[in-house]
Amino acid sequence: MTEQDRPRVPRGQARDRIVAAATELFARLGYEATTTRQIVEAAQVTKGALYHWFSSKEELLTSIYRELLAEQTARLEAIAAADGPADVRLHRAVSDLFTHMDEHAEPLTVWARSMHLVAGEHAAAVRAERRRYQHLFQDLVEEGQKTGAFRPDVPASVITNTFLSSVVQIHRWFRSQGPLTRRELGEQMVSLFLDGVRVVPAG
Amino acid sequence: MTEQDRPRVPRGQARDRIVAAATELFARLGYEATTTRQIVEAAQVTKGALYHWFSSKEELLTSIYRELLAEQTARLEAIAAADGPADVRLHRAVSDLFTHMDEHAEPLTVWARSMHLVAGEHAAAVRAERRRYQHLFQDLVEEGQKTGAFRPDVPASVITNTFLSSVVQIHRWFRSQGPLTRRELGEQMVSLFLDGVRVVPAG
DNA sequence: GCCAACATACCGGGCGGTCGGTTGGTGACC
DNA sequence: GGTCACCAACCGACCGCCCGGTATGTTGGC
Repeated sequence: MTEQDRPRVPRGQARDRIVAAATELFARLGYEATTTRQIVEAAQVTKGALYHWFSSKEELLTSIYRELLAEQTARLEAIAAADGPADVRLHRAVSDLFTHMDEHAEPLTVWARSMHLVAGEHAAAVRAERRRYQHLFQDLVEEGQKTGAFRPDVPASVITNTFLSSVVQIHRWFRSQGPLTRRELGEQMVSLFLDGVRVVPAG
Repeated sequence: MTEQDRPRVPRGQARDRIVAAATELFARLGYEATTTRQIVEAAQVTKGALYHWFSSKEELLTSIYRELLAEQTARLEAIAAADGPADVRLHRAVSDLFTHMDEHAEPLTVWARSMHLVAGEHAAAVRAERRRYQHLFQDLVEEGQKTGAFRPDVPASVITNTFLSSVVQIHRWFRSQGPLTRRELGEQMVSLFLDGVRVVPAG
């Protein structure tokens, strides 16, 4: 009827709004429990816009992963390629990871909760990127083992997986309203990771 | 036609078969991606049996959790209440946890993947039990901190959550066909947890 | 005027859940 | 020790809803 029957979203914003809304909903409700209708409603667009930019709901999920992973991998790559001893670079990488998490808590939650649902052709690409990230991290650990900074009796893969697992799960218990900031928590977890909880190491 | 048109499942086995089939399917495909039809087909019963024993698909999921949690909590309770220094009991508790995981890898996978989907009235009960388990563990850590066995500069809640997170995530990367047994992995993770990865602790 | 960039109405399928019916073990009773 | 009523335990056809996805129309900037 009138020119502002409803406040329309300006052209060119639809894709970003869809990704933002989907990220928030996936993080809060989980991928499977979120419907495409909820997404377009939250983004204040229509299904036409969603399926104009994404070929399926799964591709929308995948694109959230890839964006996050690409950024994380690039950061880790830069730090790993820098100069200095391996343990220092590892410490720097972990600190940076927590900084990054501070800014991208939601997509990380999506990742942690729904990663295993990506299947088919999408899965291969995502898993490849994920392995690339994991290997960058693991290489740093191995380098630290070779130079004598880290203990050699536990495989680097076990060390890497153990640490990254505890990081990925932070969203399940950490509340930003709590006494700690995510950055402070990061420092404590790095310290735990490096030195453990025991005061006097067993001789 | 004949008396064995199809091999019927004997009476009284239906509930167990449903739980077993649901556990396997939930662990492999995820809760949301598993349909009630797949469950009853795998269990070789019908939907009548499923909804005779469970009021909903969600209650079936919840019952898997509660069974697992109840057993784990009972084990931890027994170990925590025993004699001996806190750090020894903690070590014992963790070793026992890995032994238990060895026997119940599937329901633990279900737990790790689909815990966040439990909502409504079911959620309260499950979360309460989960908190009870967590507190038992955390109390051991705090006791160790008071007796001087564990470092006091990191909150016991952070220590507990960090460690339990890495344990819960094991199913994502550990393959029982690999070089390590789950028991051996457990020992390595306990060692990492206690002493960290650094060879020479910072002065 | 033409093609992205959307909007809107619509669809087939499969999902969780239901409901009236059947079966078989169990115990009370003679 | 036969039989018979009874009620869990279980069967299976069925339902309505809502989901992901589509087909066609509309708009606006270059």
